[in-house]
Parts: sequence; C-alpha cells; structure tokens
Amino acid sequence: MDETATKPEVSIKPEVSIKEVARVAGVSIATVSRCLNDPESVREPTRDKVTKAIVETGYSPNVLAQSFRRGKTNVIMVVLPSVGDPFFTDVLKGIRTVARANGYAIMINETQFNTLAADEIGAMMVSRWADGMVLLASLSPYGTEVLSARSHRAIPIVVGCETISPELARFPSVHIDNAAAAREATDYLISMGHKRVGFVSGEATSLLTLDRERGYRAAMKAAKLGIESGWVVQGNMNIPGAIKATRSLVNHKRRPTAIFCANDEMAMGAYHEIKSAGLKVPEDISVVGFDDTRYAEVMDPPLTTIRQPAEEIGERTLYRLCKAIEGKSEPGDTLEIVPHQLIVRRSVAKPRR
Amino acid sequence: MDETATKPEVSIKPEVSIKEVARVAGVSIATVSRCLNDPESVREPTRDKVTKAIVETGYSPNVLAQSFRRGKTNVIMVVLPSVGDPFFTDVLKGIRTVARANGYAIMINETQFNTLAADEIGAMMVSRWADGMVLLASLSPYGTEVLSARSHRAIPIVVGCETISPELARFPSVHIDNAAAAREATDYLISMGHKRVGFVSGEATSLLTLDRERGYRAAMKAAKLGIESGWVVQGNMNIPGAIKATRSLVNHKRRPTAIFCANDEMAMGAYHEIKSAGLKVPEDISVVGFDDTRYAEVMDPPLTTIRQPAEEIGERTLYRLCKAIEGKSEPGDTLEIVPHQLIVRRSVAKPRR
DNA sequence: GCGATAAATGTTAGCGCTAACATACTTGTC
DNA sequence: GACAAGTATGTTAGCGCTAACATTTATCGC
Repeated sequence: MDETATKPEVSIKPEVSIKEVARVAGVSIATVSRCLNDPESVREPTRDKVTKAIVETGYSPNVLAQSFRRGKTNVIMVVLPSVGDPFFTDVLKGIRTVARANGYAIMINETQFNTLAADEIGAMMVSRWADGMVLLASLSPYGTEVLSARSHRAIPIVVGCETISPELARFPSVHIDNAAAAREATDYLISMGHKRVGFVSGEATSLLTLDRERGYRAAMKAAKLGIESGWVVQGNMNIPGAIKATRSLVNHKRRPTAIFCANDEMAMGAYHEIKSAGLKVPEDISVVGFDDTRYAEVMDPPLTTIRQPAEEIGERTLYRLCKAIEGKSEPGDTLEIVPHQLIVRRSVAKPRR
Repeated sequence: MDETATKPEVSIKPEVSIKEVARVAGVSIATVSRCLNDPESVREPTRDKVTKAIVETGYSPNVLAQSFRRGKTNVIMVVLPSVGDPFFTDVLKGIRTVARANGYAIMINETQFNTLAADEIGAMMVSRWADGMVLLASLSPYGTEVLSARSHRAIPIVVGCETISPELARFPSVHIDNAAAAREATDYLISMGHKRVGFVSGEATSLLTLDRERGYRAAMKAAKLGIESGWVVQGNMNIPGAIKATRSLVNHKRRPTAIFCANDEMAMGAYHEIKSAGLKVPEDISVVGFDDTRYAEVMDPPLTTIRQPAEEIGERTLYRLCKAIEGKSEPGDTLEIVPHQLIVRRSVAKPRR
C-alpha cells in the first residue's frame, strides 16, 4: 500500500469477480482460480501476472460463491446459551484452537434460552450454513423435537458440557459426569460435618441441572440425611435468581448450614445474600459452587467449587466434530466423559453446631 | 417419523433441491420459489400441492444458494474481544433485539485480542459473508490498517463501545464519552477527599483505555494533584493483570488511598489483592470500576462504578448498521455519544488521613 | 527436429436459486 | 363467444466459482 506512485492505483470497483482478474491478467478464469487454490499447478510467470492483476483490481474471492460451489463453508457454528458467561471463555478457547488447526472459522450463536432460537438452530442445521455444529446449550423440549425431526438430513452435531437427553442421544457428546461431581461436592460438605445442605438449582428444563441435583440427592440419601422441603430452590443459573433462592434458604425454619449452588455465578449471588443477612461465609453458611470460573478464586472467601476441564471439553468436542464432518466418526464412541475435580478453597467450614 | 404407514415415508435424500420439490408437486421450480418467497402470488390449490411436496420431500432451501443468488446473507457479524466478558451480555441484548426486528441473524466472532483475527475480519468484510459488521473490539494497529486498506469495498461497519481511532473515523460509532466518564469517576474520588489516586489501565493499544486514562489525568490535573510515577499501572482488563497492578500500587512508597480501575473485572482483582494484603475496601483503599456489569452489585462491598447504557449502545449500533446496509445512512452522523452515569455504591469512603 | 509424453492453460457445465421475461390460463365486458 | 386485460405459471439466464474435460504448449529421448 505504501509503494511508489508508479504503481497503478487500486481501482474502486464495487465488486470485482474472478472474470475481471482474468481479463486484466490476460488468462482464463480457471487459471486465476488455480492460482488461488493450487498455486503449484501454475507456472511462475503466469502466477505473477495473476498476482499482479489481483492486487491491481483489489480482488478477493466471493466466499459465498465458493462455499456454494464447493458445498462446504468451513464454518463451525457454536451454540451457547449466553455470551457473557465466564465459563464459556475457556471452552471456546479449546474450540478455537482445534478449529483453527483444521481450517474452520467459528461462529457463535446465542440461544438466550428461548424457543425461537431452536427454530433458528434447526434451520441452520439443515440449511448447510455451517459444516457442523457444537451445542453447548441445553435445548427446550421444543428445540429437542425440532432437532430430532430434522436430524436425518442435518449437519454433524456434537454436544458439549450439556448432559444429553435421551432424544438427542444419537449425537456424540463430551462432558463431565455431572451427577458424580455434584455428589462429590455434597459428600465433601457432609464430610465437613454438615447435615443440613441446601441446593440452588438451574432451570427446570436443563438436564445438566437435573443431573447435578440428582448427585446432591444421592449424596444426602447415602449419608442418611433428609432433605427438607424448601431446601432445593430454583435459582435459574443467574444472580438475581440465586439471591432470591438463597433468601428463602436463609429464612428457612431449618436453615441449611451449607448451600450447594449449581454454578459459580449463583454462588456469587448466594454470598451476597448471606452477607446481606448479616451472616458470614463460611462460618455461618458454607457455600460450594460449580464450574470454577475465573471469578471463583477472587471471591471473598475464595470459592470451593467443581472444576470442569473447560478447555479440554472444547478441544475434544471440536475434534470429534471435525471427524464427523470428514465422515470419519465411528458409531461406537457416542459419549465421552471427561474428569472433573473438586477445588477446595475457603468457602466451606465446619458447621457451628 | 412415527406416523402410520399409509403416509408416504420421509425420503432420506441427502440433499433435496427445489427441482425435486417441483417434480413431486408437478409444477415448475419458479412456482416453488414463489410459494416460499411470495406466497400471495400463487393460487391456493397450487400452493397446497407445493406445500405438500415440500413436506413430503423434507425440503428446506439451501441458504447458501439463496444468499449467493440474492447477494444478501441477512447475517450481521459482531466482532468482540472475548465471549465471557459480562459487559457484552447487555450490548448483545440490544443488538439482538434490533437485528431480529430487521430480519437479521447475528453471528459472533471473537478476536481474542490477536492479530490473526484482524486478517479474518478483513477477509470477512470483503468476502460478503455478512451484510454488515459491528465492531465492539479494539483493533491492533495492524488490524486497523487492514480495515482501512480494504474499506473501499467492504460491507458497512459500525463501531460500538470502542473509541474510534483517527484511521477508523470514517466508520460511524456509538459509545459513551470515556474521557468524561473517567474524569467524573476521578472527580468523585477527589471530592471524597482523596489526593492519592491510582489508575489501573487496560491494554496500551486500546484507545478506549487511553481515553479513560486521559480523563483520570485531566481530573487530577484540574484538582492540582500530582500523579506519582507508578500510580498508573497496566492491568490488561483481566483479573491476573489487575492483581499484579494492585499489588504494585499497594506496595508503592506513597500508597494511593483510592484506585480507579478501567473496568469492573479489574476491580474484582483489585478487591482481592487489597484484601489479601490485610487491608479493607473502602476503609483503607477506595475502589471505583467501570462498566457496571451484573457483578458490581454483588461485590463485597458493592462497587461504585460508571454505568454504560450497554443495551442502548447495542440497539443504536445496530440501528445505524441497518440503515447503512439499506444505503440510507446520512454522511453527517458519524459519531454518536450516549450518556454514562456514575453509580455510587459502597466501595468509596473518605481516606483515613 | 520429430513424435510421444507430460505439464500448463483454456473451455465449459453446473451447483440451487431468483427474477426477468414469455406464455398460458382466467375473468369480465359487450 | 370474442377480445382485452389481468392473473397464474413456465422457461431460462446467470450470480461467481470450481472441477472435469479439452486443448495447447513445453519437455525429452532419439
């Protein structure tokens, strides 16, 4: 761009096609195409002419036409519930790494938990807009139905993080054992002497949440601890929901000495509400989160939580998606469980009494 | 899938085109196309035949071919630095609302602050992959160059949040007056009696950060307060960076009594480090953030910060992008400043001495 | 230098769709 | 019932590109 003035000025054509480049270079369009896609196959002097013509015309290929013609977009669509969730930063990091290595661009689509989005996803699946799809979001029952109904001619899909529902079981998935992890977290609380443990859950429709709740209930049952009505409260995976949920827990006639939140974000809400009530974490109420987001460590006190290998989930998910796109996925390997880990920090103490 | 056997089974054609539907319905492909795009123009009985054929074949249009043919994708690309930043949740909410109202799907692309991404963005701009682009990220100097170089034949772009650099000034933008907001925040600290105020900045390349720093310096200067060397520290807009920055501030021989962080996320890091040093917020060190993310309110103590009208920024940005795509943007209205607001919570107190 | 082979380049069909135009079919008027 | 005007449907070009095939040009052994 900063060459001498002798260089021909870039022409301000609104749309330069391969034809124009061919004309300027004095070659056929096929040669131009070859220069772009298989430069080795064209002789040096010709290639130079074409390169010059490309610069001169300011040409760049119309990807839409390319994708259309090739029947491949080299785009992978990632569907997630909400951008702004710190957990996905790391999952996406893993996804991006593998995507780039395989020549895919990644595109993100937010479902924002609504049903309309399911239609969009269904449309996307079938419309060949992308070569494959990563599903990090739980789908509404309607969405699940849409997906199932159309799956016979859809692009490959791999599910990450989210526990798979029976209807979607045909899709490969990568996630931790949510029930086992939740059980471990609850067991830890119990081992610290807690007998009254509350649970703040996510959306009722999310299987992931349901799995975590199942783990919690299993741990309580195994320890022969009862769960009072009102100890399991829906917090919707967000702060306002968690605040409301925690408030009802704090005011419960048999107040829990520990609260297990289905994600870290809700643990933040729980902290806030506990402190607002004039109580202390962990002295009065212990808290355990889930996800080990980047905020867990700087919470006050630092949050004990379950770590998901987020980046690894992303990598594995995409790796398998790539395989599926290449038509190389083996039918057997449907479900992949990655390890979780309980990260003990300082949000859990022995109960006072 | 589970209908009675009398109904014709959905054929498992890997790819059903409009041709096939036309054949099955016994009409021409144009009629099928019309049924999809302008149903009014075809008579009821014919439409019924076509609808039936569509269901029967399981047809759905190839969007790639549609976009290619129409020269329009109905997709808007949103470029942001990092998914997982809570601030963008609200901006995207605004964007999504307006996009949907205008028939656009939004697609998100993460730059992750790197240079490679700039190339991708440049390619995207020019390749007509999307009809328009929202830039919420600051670009590296290289990226800026790429954009400028190619802008003569690019899709419309509107910049949001990010302060625009001179080279990108041709693009319309929507953001708050970062310098004024930062000045206001600093003025507030000064009005509370602080004379030693530190500043934790973002990346050096980000103009947004530079603007905020400028506002801080202006306020200090106006109050005739000196800024010691070491009071302005780079925190890179993330928690680890902020922790390091805060540490050096806390250990400064003339320790600031207040710290102004260029975003809320870094304020979290600052809180953590201050508390780790055995000091208290706000009694020992006051803290002010920037963005008013959903976490600000539940921080301990709740964070005093600058609120950006995030959703409004998103809406305005997209509104103007739509105009630009329709070719209706007026040349005059390049820059749009939206109002900010200082949200006073409890992270600022008078200094002890 | 000649023919045979290989390498480089050119020609063209066609991806699936839309839209411009052409044709067939209605409808209404007298 | 013939005609014009309007409405519904059919025919086809072509969007920009790639890839299969056709043709030209270079290379080489003799």
